Amino acid sequence: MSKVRVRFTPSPVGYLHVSNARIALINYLFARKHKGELLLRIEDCGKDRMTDEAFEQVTKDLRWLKIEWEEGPNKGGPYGPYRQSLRGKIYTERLNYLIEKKLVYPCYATQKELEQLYADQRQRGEKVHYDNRARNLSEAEKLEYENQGRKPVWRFKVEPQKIVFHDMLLGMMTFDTFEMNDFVVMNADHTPSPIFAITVDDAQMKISHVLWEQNHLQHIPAHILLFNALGYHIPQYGHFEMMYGVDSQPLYKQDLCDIYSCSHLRRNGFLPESIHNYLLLFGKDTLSSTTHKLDDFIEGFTVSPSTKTYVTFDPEALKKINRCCIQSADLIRIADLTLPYLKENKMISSNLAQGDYEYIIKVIDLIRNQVDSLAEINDYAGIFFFDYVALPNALTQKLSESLNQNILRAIDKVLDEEKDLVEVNVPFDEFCSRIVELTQADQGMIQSVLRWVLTGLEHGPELQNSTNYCQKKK
RNA sequence: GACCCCAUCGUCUAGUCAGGCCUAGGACACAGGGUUUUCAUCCCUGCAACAGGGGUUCGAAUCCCCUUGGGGUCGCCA
Repeated sequence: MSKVRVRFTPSPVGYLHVSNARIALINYLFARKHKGELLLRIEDCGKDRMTDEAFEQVTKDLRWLKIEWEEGPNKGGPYGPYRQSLRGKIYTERLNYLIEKKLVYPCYATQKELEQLYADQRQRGEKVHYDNRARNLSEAEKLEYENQGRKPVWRFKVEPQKIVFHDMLLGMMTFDTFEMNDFVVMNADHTPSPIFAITVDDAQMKISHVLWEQNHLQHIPAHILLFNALGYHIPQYGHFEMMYGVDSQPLYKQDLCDIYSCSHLRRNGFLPESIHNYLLLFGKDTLSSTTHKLDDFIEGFTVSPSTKTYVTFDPEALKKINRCCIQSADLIRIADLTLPYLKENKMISSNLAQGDYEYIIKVIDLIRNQVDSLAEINDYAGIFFFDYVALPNALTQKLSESLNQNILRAIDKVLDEEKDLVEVNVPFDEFCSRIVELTQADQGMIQSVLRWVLTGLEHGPELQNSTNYCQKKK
């Protein structure tokens, strides 16, 4: 087998959602497994150009996911540039080759004329398709159109034939070009059609395997016709399941929805290894029982056959994995990643003394068993950094119930009796037993009441260790 | 509309290509129990599914057909 070279092609919009991340991970692991190369290519041959900002965003997300690539924009490589918008010359040159070989022809039909055609076809219930009307224009007709000032698109002549290829997931695939129309390779504004650009790039960049989502599947016959016409080797294809959101819509169609985006997940305190484990193991028995490092996936990575068309992103499952990852990760790392959240919420100042840092680590160690994400640490951290807490209405109401009132009175009484000792710590369990004596109430109930009063929260970390901060009364 | 694809516990899924190892496995959620003098975490147990209808076969979640439901593709879009 020739050298494995795969590519990841982020969209010009610039943010990575989990579906993109999955494809990027797959390509990365495939490259590593086969000692090959991964390259990054920006597909912005259309009207959307990728801004520097968007590019920064994508590379930031990829690096966060620990995905490294050998060639790409800002990195270079032997087959650049790696941005389609900068490769105009190459496409023109390849187009001229096709023109010489008479494999393409100019079509002068206007948008309006074609829309009419498609509308009629739709009305008759036919497949909407270009009718190859310009295939046999005479030189005189072409000249006349030119004189009218019309700019042509260039279309590829599709001859009737069967196209057969082997897909790494789907197996043998057979297409009949009878179903296809003469597709556009070069637009009137002289930008290449995506199919043409991708084919030329994949060939010229010596891509050996194309691993992407199934929404590209129907275009493969056109790609193969072009590879053949241009005299290139056809790469191996692997079409993965598309990833859907919880609303049963494919993620790649949800431009506006960023709850699936990697940067959103990062900002909300998800760890990259959670994303890895989720995206690479969902549905597997091993998911959430153990957490792997990205490198652990390399050796066992295989592209195995699958006839599924979609998988669904499950935010709840990801949360659960993130919880496991936070609990098993190195404490110092978790603390460092959590500091920005605490700073943002003014729980700590930007300049930390060494003692503060040690205190914070203890606090985070206490809390991290409770949370699904680093951002959630905030929800429990307040009491450790603020002097007073607000009591929500719901809790005030609960406290007003008679049993809880009894407990509160008992707490007050014990506190009064121990007034002198309050500044020194009354041992927590002794404190509790005395209230049990006074109220005959359930231990759990007492601790719940204490928690409410002390923290203003219904749930929280282990209370005993939190009670060094027991000076507050309601 | 035409063409193609898919359908498993409440949810996400394994198993389908190579029919028997499936009285259908896992995770989340839910319920019960246990540990922790505590809510929770953690551990154990339980609940719960092959979309419907026909075939083929000794045997079907698995192969074939129909119905229903979902999705993809069909532009000078990307």
